[in-house]
Amino acid sequence: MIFAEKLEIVALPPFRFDLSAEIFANGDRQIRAYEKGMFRQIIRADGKLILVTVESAGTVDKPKLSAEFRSDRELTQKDKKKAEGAISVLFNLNFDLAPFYEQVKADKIMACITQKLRGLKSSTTQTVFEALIDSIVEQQISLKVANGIEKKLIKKFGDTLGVEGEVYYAYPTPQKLASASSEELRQCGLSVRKAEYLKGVSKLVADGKLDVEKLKNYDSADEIIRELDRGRGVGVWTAELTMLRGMQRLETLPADDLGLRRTISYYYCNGKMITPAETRQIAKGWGKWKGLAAYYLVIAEMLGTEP
DNA sequence: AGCCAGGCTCTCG
DNA sequence: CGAGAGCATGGC
Repeated sequence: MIFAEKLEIVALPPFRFDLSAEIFANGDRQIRAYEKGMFRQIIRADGKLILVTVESAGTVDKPKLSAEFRSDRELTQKDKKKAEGAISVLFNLNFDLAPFYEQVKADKIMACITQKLRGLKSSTTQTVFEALIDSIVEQQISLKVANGIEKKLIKKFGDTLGVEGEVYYAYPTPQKLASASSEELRQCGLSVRKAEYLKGVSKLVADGKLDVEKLKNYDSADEIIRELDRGRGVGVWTAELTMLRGMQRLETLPADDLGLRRTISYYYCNGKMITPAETRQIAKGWGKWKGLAAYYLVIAEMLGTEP
């Protein structure tokens, strides 16, 4: 028996749902997909798994989002509120892009790119934990390889919900990853060492010794990095990526990131590889939205936008 | 074939 | 301390 509910979702314009959702999806229909204008993934609300489907009938300036919830358990009013809030977090729906666009006006390159991608919002994982684990997985290896490993992890350790003949996976809980054997983790394609990192961090979180979700409320970025750094296998780069993708901390600039430096070089320096210091210099004009600006650049490159 | 890929830790001098 | 090795796996 499947319980279904439908409701309208408010989004602060401008918001380009199609592009934002397509980028956030990972192409796996059982995990996080964007197909035929519909975004779909499992979210958790008080232990209940809910399959969420989001679509937009509106425009960039008048987005009209609606969501459908499906679960194998009846959803209370509270569950629905929680799910609604989760969607808002996923897509950064209440985030106001206007001040960012205003800030980068003086930067010709960024002004041009923000115009082309107007309404694009960077997405956030439902939990900080998810962003943290993914960031560890992505250390040093190509994104393609990392993506494959992440999918294997989710399918091996994630809880499932069956809806209309299809099985969907939720992101694994800290408890599940903490109790995974290193052998199982290795089977997902992780190195011996990274498997240890994942287990160690998951155990810290599962045991309540490191409340990563709470870090969202911290004011100081340095303090967040210090806290995350307590986990073995977590350095500045990993912490910064976690902040960007899991905490909506869009001021974060991962200046050491190889891929990002390449992208900035492409748009700002004719492809001549820049140093982290030069990266910070160029990012000065992006104000409080350095990470968001970097995101725009990466997406622009992905879409084949010329410098 | 071999080297590198959106890092991090450990070891050694 | 700073430098260097080692890591899994896919793509070039």
